[in-house]
Amino acid sequence: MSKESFYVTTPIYYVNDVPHIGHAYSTIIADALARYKRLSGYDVLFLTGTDEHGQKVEKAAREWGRTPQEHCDLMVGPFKELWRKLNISYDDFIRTTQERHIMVVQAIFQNLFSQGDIYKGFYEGWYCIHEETFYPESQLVEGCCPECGRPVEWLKEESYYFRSSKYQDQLLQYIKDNPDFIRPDFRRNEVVSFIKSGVQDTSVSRTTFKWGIPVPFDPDHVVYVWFDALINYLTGVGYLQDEEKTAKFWPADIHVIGKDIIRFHCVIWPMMLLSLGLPLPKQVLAHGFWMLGGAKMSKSTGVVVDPNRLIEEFGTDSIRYFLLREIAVGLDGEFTQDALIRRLNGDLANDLGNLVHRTVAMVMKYFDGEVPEAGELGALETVLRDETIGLALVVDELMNKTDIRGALMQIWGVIARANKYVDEAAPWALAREGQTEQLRTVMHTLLETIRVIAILISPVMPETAEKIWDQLGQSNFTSVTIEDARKWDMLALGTAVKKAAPLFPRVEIK
RNA sequence: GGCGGUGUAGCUCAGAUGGUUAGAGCACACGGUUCAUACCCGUGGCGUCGGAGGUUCAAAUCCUCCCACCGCUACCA
Repeated sequence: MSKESFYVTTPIYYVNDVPHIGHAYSTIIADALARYKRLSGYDVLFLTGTDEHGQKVEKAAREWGRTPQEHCDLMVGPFKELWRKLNISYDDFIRTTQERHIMVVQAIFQNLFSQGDIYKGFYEGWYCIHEETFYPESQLVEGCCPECGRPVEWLKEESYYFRSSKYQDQLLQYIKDNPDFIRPDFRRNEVVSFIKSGVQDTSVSRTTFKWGIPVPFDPDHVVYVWFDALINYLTGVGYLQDEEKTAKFWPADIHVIGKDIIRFHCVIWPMMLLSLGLPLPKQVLAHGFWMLGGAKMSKSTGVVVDPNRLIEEFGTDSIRYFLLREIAVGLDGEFTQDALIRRLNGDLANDLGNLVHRTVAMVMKYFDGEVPEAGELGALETVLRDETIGLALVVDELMNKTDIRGALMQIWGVIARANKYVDEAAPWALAREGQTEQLRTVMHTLLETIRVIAILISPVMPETAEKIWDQLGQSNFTSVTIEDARKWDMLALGTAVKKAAPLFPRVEIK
């Protein structure tokens, strides 16, 4: 009996970059989805990694006086370190310089060549000798190299081509038959109109530099980085290495990507898979960018937000929550510290943090911290209970549509209800009047509600969820499942809740 | 240029198939409460629904034109 599987990926990040909030965003989305599916009982494979080939890496390594491999080994560190700080639960971390990957890329290249989908031709374009790079016409600055300003010349280079043109119709059909393949849907329309305008064959090898995977039958060529990089998704499921694993996890359920690489994931990659006779991924989820003062974040413009600094200042879960709650996946968002602090103070400190804190404080005060048994539920309790145990279903529907933001909004709806319930039930009045039975019921209802909330926020805020679990005096959070969020009266009675520091300290706005 | 999209309260946005006084959150003001992280609960103001025409008993919602902004329009990761 094998459990249902779920395979989610992030882009593999180019090692020439230092990780910024954009990288973190893709990875956090994938992590939340992966965690949610694990909670739901799926066998999950969550893959991330680094893209390490290409001319830019070769050049940077040379400038640092390192070999390209040494350079990559160094540059991969900050990514792994950031993922550790962000609590990213990846199952595998792939590097395109790993032997397992090189083997797969070469085999695939050979394969497609043998079947005639890769052929030798010529790549023509504007070439800058100094930068050793081809530039598309659109990038030239007054007919000169956009990097160094020197004149460019028209050059013809031998290159292998992938016969992508052959798969246009098949791909269009697939997109038509699978409306969820490209999300959000306005991206799907863009891709469709792009394909309809005609897809040319794609150059998939280079001869102007060396740092890449050698074309197996023609050592003058290295495999073009995108062809190389996309294949990581197959290497990661053990393609050509582990048949069972491949069968279990391929096709991928979701490739999480940024909107800048839609073309590669929604056109070239599926065409490569069609050529290989493999099923296509079920979904490519393209998210938007975080902007700073209206400008796109990028290393070259120096417009970046360093996630490490943010984590130190505001905490991992706050950042995770903000990124996933503030904007709907697919749209761009403005990253400002003010907005972050508003979410932190409002949603996290005032609503969630305070709910937990005030509840635990009352249990301490009225019952010496012991989780009380409920008496008969009144109308108020019944309403809150029903809404709470119905929440998991609503959340499930939204999470399956990858609407993480919507799910969070629903959860916060119940948090608001619970805070209101405290006011309505007025436990302090019950305590004053000595209505102990009633008071037990109220506190029990609140604790149960918080228990469910802890479970449901755990994919987005794993650390906070565990802290709450601990404060509720419960143990074994790792064995909790989504089913537990649909049941009531699951708290071990008589265990001791623990008063702790507020989950989210308010941040003063300066 | 071509194709597509957006323009609704100070801010971020909801508002199938046209139909009672256009909504939410945040922010703001006032009131209540005291268990709690000066928190929570309640109440309130504010909008020529980008502009102009049109269809209709009735339009934010349909049509036409205009204005503004955005995305895509092939090889940089």
